[in-house]
Amino acid sequence: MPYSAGHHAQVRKKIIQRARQLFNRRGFENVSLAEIMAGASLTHGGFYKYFKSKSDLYAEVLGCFLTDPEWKSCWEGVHVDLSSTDVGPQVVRAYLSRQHFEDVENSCPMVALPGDIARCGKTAKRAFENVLRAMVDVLERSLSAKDRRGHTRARAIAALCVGGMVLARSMEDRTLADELRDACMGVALKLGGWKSSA
Amino acid sequence: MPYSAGHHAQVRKKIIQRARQLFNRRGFENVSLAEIMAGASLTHGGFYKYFKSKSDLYAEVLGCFLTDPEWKSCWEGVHVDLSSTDVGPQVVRAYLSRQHFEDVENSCPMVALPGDIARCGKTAKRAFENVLRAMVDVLERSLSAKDRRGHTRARAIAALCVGGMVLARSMEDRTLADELRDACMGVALKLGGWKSSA
DNA sequence: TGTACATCAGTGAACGCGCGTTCACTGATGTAC
DNA sequence: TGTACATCAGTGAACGCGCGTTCACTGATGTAC
Repeated sequence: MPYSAGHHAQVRKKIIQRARQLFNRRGFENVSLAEIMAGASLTHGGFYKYFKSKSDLYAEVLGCFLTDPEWKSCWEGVHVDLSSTDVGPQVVRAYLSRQHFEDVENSCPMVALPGDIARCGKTAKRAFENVLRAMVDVLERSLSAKDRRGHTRARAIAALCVGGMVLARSMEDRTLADELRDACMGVALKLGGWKSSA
Repeated sequence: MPYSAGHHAQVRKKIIQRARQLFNRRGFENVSLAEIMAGASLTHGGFYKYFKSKSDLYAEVLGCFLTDPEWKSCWEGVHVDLSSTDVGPQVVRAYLSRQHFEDVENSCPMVALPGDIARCGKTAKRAFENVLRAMVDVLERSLSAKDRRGHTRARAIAALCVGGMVLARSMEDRTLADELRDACMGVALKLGGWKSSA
């Protein structure tokens, strides 16, 4: 049994990590296996020792976002303390932060790859459903209104985060992009009751 | 001067129209020139009589959305009367409608192709800035508060529309997708002061 | 009205490139003795 | 400790396909006379 037990898993993880960055930045089609493998210091031929196909890798990249606890690195720069009592406003601020705006490679794929996801198979979509449900849950727990209205609000706040970032990323004018993020952040915090003035 | 004067322009428009549908549905890379030209009952070779390159066509497709008055056909199914006094709620309802959700081909590209746009050149981004500014203006004009707060709110409402649709399209569970649209619509209308209860 | 002609829209074969995938092979690693 | 070996990670040439782009050619159309 040559090569240590964890070697395969370790390299596999490295490939996924690099793939996620590249996919986030350029989408599925514009990234070659050679580039991905180079990120793990390997050549393209070895790819099939780890994955069945490129699509297979893609599904895995999408699926493991946020669901795998190991993958909190995605949110690394985005200091959210999930044990804190006011996670809600923290999530909103982090999601709509300048950092998340700029760090495309480690971005939430809902912002970086929504087109790809919508066109994707069931597996990827279901993974995203789970991610979204988790995000909405976290938001809802921080709301004062615990009724049906809270549920609706939490969903709207999530949409505000995603929509604000999607729009900001699509603008050429940087100032407008910043103002958009600010506007969405303000309204989202207000909606959550985490900020007094609009 | 064989072929009538309008012939070239007419065919060109037909190509753009078909391209927009296909790009919306499958993104840039997954659509071939042959398919696009087939939509205009032509073969692939003739393409270069109309456009310099595939990217060129793409830029044109993105750029002409909503800005060209001819292109209101994009919103055809989405009856919005721009002369009406309460355009705001109409836009919100139309944008987050089941119809817009289902009609991917004639969808707003901000929802169908946000990744592509973010990765695109200045031209496309600037075109989108204009579209967004127009949308925000329309929304703002329908708001009661005409101050700075109105500006912020109008932007948030736009983000709520886009974000709600992006999320809905990424869900596998149809019921959840519908509830998301509903939630965003409700909150957006409330934000605009176009609906009394949340 | 009819005929010759010039123009240019449209055709489809051919080219070239990139890239996903395959495969025979190399060589590094840990094990057995 | 050292040597032979089995395993399998990794290599890189080769294949095949799709597709963007080019190009020489066809043929439909309107004009001139």
